[in-house]
Amino acid sequence: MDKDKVAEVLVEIGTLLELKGENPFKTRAYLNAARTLESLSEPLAKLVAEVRLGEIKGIGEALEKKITELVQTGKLAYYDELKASIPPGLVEMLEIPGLGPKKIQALQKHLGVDSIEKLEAACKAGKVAELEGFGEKTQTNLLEGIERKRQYASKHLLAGALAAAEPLLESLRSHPDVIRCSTAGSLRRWKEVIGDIDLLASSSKPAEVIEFFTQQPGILKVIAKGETKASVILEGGIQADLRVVSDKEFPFALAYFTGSKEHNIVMRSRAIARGLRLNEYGLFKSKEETRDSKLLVSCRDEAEIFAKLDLPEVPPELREDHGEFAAGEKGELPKLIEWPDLRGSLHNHSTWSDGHNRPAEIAAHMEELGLEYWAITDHSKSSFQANGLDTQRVREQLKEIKKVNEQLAARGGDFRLLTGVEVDILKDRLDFDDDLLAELDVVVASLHVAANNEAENTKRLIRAAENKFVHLLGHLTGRLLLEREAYPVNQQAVIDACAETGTWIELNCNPHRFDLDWRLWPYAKSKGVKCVINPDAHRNEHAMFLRLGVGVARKGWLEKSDVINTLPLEKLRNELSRKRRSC
DNA sequence: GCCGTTTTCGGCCCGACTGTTTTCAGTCG
Repeated sequence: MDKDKVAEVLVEIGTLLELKGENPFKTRAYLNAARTLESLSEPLAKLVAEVRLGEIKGIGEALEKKITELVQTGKLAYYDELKASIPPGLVEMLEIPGLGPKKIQALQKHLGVDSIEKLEAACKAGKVAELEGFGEKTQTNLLEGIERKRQYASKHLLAGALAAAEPLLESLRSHPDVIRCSTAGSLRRWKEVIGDIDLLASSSKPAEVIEFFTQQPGILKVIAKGETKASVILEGGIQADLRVVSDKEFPFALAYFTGSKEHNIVMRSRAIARGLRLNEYGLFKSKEETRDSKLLVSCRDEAEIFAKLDLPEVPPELREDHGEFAAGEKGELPKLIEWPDLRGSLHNHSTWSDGHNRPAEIAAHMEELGLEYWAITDHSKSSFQANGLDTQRVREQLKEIKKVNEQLAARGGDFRLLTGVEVDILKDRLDFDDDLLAELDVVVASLHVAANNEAENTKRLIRAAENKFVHLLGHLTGRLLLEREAYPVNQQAVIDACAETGTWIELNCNPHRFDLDWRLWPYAKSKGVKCVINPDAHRNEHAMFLRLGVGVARKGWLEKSDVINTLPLEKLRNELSRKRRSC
C-alpha cells in the first residue's frame, strides 16, 4: 500500500475514533500522522523496510506498528474492527453541517438514529427538538442540511466533469468516423457546477460512433443507446450524453446544446427578426418552424451563425444573456484572458502550515511549469486547525525562503518565491500586527470564521481592505460548492471598499470555491478592482487549478489587463508596493 | 495517539460561531 492510501486509512481511523467519542488528541494524532506521511521526502516503503518510521516526529510505537502492517499486508486488523463497530450511516451524518460526534452520539443513544433517513424521520416527528442540547432551530437546520445534501448529490463540480469528459472527447476525436466533436452544455460554458456532461460529434456513420462511445473505459452503465444518441453513467456517478449529427448540422447543434437556454431564446428571436428560423438543426429561410434542408442557410461553424445574426462570435463562457448581445452589437465584447497569460500566483501554502510541499520543492515545480513567481502565504496562528504560523515561525520561514531564492539566483534562473501570509480576519482585528505584515511581499486577508450576520461580515472585510498592508482579500464568501453555502456578506459593498482602497480581490480557483463568483466580476471590473487568480495550492499538483480559474475569469468577462498575476515579476513588485506607498 | 521528560503520566488545545442555555457545549475552520 502506498503512502497516500495509508494516509487515507489513518484519516478514516481518525474520523471513526471521533465518532466513538475518543480523546480528541488521539484523533488528532492519526490526522497528524496522515499529513506527515503525505509530505514525506523519502519513500514510505524504504522507511518501513529500514524500521525508521519511529524516528519521524508524530509517529510513535503504536502508529509505527499500524503503518507497517498497512504497508506490508495492505490491511489493518484494527481498522477493520473499528469500521465494523460503527454504522456507516453515522459517518455520513457527519457531512451534515451542525452535526459533530457528540450530537450524533446523542441522537443514536436517545432516538436510535444511525442514518440520515432515520434522522430525517425523527426531525419531522419533532423528536429531535425535544432532546437535551437540541431545539427547534437545530431541528430545522438539520432538515435543511439534509435537503441541501440531496440537491448537491445530483450535481458535479466543473473540475470533476472536465476530468471525466476530456478523455472521452480525446477518444472520440481519434475515431476515423468522427469528423468534429466538442463538449456542449454548461461544461462548455464553464459553469462552476454542472448536472451532466454533454458531448456532440458529427459523423456520416452515427451508429458506429455511438457503439464506440458506449464501449469506452470508465463507463459504469449504459442507460440509453439509440441511432444518434447515447447516455451513460461514468465511474464517479456523473452522466454523459453523446449526440451524433451530420457535419452540416454540427454548428447549429453545437450552438443549441451549448446554450444557455436564455442565450438561445435571444438568438432565436434575432433570427425571427431577420425573417429566419433558428433551431438545433439549422438556420432556415422560413417564417415557420421547419427542418427543410432546401431552406437551410448553410454555416460552416458557430461564428457564421452569429455573423448571420449580425453578431461577432460570442465565446461560450459568455453565453448567459448577461449583456453579450448589447456588447456584441457595439463591438465591445472583451478580449478574454487566456491561460498562458498567467505568470504566477499570490496565494498558496506549504508544509509550514497545511500544505504538502516544502518551499524548495514548490519552487522547483513552478519553475518547471514555466511560471515566474509563486507566493507562499501560509495560514496565520488563529487558523489553528491548519497549523497556522505565529510571528516567530513566520520569521523562520522567511529565512528558508530567502535561502531558496538565493539558490535560484545562484543558478541564474529568473523564477522567485515570494514571501507572504494568508492572515485571518478576526472579529475585531487581523491575526498579525502591521509591523510583521510590512515585512512580507504579499498579504492575503481571509475570513475563515464568519458570523451569520451580513453587516458584521461586511464590516470585517471592509476593515481588512482598509489595512494598507493587505494586498488582496481571499475567497470572499467562504463558499464550498456542493458542500457549504456562502456566508452572508454584502459583496458589492466590499467591492466598493476595495475600489476605494486599491485592494485586489482573489478569484480563488480551487474547484470547490471559484470565489469571487463570476457573476460579480463585471461589477468589480467596472469599479476598477483588479483580480488575482489564485489556486490556493496546498500541493504542487494544484497549480493546475489555474487553468480552471482562467476559464471562470473569462466567464466573468475579464481580460488580461484586469488580472494582476499576468504581470511579469518586476511590474508585479511595483504594484505590490503601490498601496503601501499611497497610504 | 505522541511527546518529553521531574521515567510514568500530564499536557497537547486557537478563536469564534450558533443554539442552547442563562453561562456553556458543541461545532467549525
